[in-house]
Amino acid sequence: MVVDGLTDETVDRLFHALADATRRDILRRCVRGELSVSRLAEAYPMSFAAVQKHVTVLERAGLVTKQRCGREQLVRTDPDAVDRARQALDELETAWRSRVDRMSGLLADDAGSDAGSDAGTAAGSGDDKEPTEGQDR
Amino acid sequence: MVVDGLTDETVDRLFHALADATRRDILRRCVRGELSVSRLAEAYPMSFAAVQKHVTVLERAGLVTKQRCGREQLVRTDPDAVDRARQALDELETAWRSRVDRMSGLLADDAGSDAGSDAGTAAGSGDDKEPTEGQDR
DNA sequence: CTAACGTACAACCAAATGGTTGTAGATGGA
DNA sequence: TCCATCTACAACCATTTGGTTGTACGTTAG
Repeated sequence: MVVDGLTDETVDRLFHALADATRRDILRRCVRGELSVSRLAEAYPMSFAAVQKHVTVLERAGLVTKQRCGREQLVRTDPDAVDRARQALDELETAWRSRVDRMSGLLADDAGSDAGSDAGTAAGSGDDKEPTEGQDR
Repeated sequence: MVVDGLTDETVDRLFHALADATRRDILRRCVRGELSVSRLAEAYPMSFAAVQKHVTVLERAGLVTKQRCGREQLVRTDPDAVDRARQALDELETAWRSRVDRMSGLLADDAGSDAGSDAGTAAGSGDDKEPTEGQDR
């Protein structure tokens, strides 16, 4: 399932980090990268440590970076990270688009070229399920 | 923070559902909507009940729908759902783009003045910060 | 009718999450 | 120097998650 260099784990961390309103809000705030963690923490009804943990989650997902500045740690959102998330969505869409295309190819059964030669695929007809990437029982 | 009719909870569920490799795989498989839950379950190294739970998570996130067909329950991915996820990402990006724009507006305005003073604008004058709307969880 | 299949759901468990408090190490300012 | 601030991290707790098994129920095939 690795397509764009985005491993499953990477995508897991990405979406998991995005699946929390507080963290999304942190992302919105930190584009200009001038907020320290404690400054950030003032904005939320939770402890400093809690916000620190959220930042860590975002950091491990590659969504923000921290830059030491004196005794402060400035948090900055990485704009490319959102593109990576978008990439993951595109990958999903592409994956099933290809499935649909394969399907309509069978349905159309067009006179064109070697369409008939994939009889092997057609013979399987109902069976488009590969044995699940490696998973076995 | 509700912009496109996408509430925080909706986005939470969306991204949370996407933050699992098994669930993403289910999404890829179910575009054609011809797989029953048990058929699906055969593909994964886990129990039927576990897969059922994954499908439920996807369903509550609006990523798939189930359609009863005899004694089977056919699972179908909703292609629009991915657009909704994309929308959420766009919303994020737009949010901070507007921040950056506001910023460059300031810069353009008075090129000579201290760029550092607006640190106070961002954090200090913080009507900008709602105390984290929603706080679901 | 009966047996097999597909589903739903409850109860249970280990591990991860999201939060808390407390402690300790750097850093900067008086 | 001393003190306040910012950060890091550990320990702890309640809840959620992701998995299991078991049971019950509707539907289809024989």
